[in-house]
Amino acid sequence: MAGDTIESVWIGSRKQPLKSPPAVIAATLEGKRIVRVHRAGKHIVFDLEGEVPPKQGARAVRGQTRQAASLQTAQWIVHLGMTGRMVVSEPAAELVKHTHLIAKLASGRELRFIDPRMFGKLSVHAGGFDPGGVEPLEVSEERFLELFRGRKTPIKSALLNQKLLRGVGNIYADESLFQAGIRPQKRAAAITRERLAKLHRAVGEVLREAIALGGSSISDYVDADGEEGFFQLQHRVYGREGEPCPVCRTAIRRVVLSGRSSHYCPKCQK
DNA sequence: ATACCGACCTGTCAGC
DNA sequence: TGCTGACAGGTCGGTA
Repeated sequence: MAGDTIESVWIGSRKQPLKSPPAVIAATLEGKRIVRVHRAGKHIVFDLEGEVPPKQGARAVRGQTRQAASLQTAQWIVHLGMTGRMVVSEPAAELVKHTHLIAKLASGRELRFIDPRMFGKLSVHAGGFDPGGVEPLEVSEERFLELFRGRKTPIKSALLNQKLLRGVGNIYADESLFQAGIRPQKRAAAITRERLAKLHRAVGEVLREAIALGGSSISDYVDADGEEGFFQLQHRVYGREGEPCPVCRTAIRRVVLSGRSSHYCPKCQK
């Protein structure tokens, strides 16, 4: 995407996936060059740059000298929610149901946002978007330990709290806790430093392995090229209730914790 | 401040 | 075949 320019934007009639008004999103994206696409937690971030339009707002202030061709920057933030997909398509590609936004690019390609359940979110920012929390792949062990200090909440809930650690979702929380040998229900504050240090390493290992395999395609997930991931084949506990633990063959259990299914091995995880 | 719980949506699948 | 209910990669706001 980097280097391509958004020429025009079509937005569907459903408003649910939008955090910013559709007209604002369209106006912010159109004519902008995509400088960089990166990720912050679960958010996809498009750094945009464009010329300041010649006529801004309803009225130009009389007598004010306009800056010559200054650059305007903005950020487009995309959160895929549960079933969101951002895919690069040829214009001729079939228009699938639940397509909510199409951005036509100067290269002739299209960037499409598809989301059946509409839990995804699109927004635009002038810049300085703050996703909150720390990156699990960058945080030091010391800072990681601090995140959970004194928290009485179950460790699973703390892992899912995006204000603490950003980017860990239900699958990766369960898989990391299995790898670290910690029960999801265990109170965060009651976990030893050594065990939390192990969790720190486990989160990193699980995420790196998942990323290397292209993510977990359970029903909807595909990457920007429409390719499915394969990490779902490596899930040790997630979605495996009743199946034998890969380590000790004990049946995997499922409990509901703060509204989310949590899977664990009752023997390996204490 | 903190912690559950329903709400937000559509789709799929198991069970009857 | 078709109905119903449970469940699904997430987050938010209300209530206790």
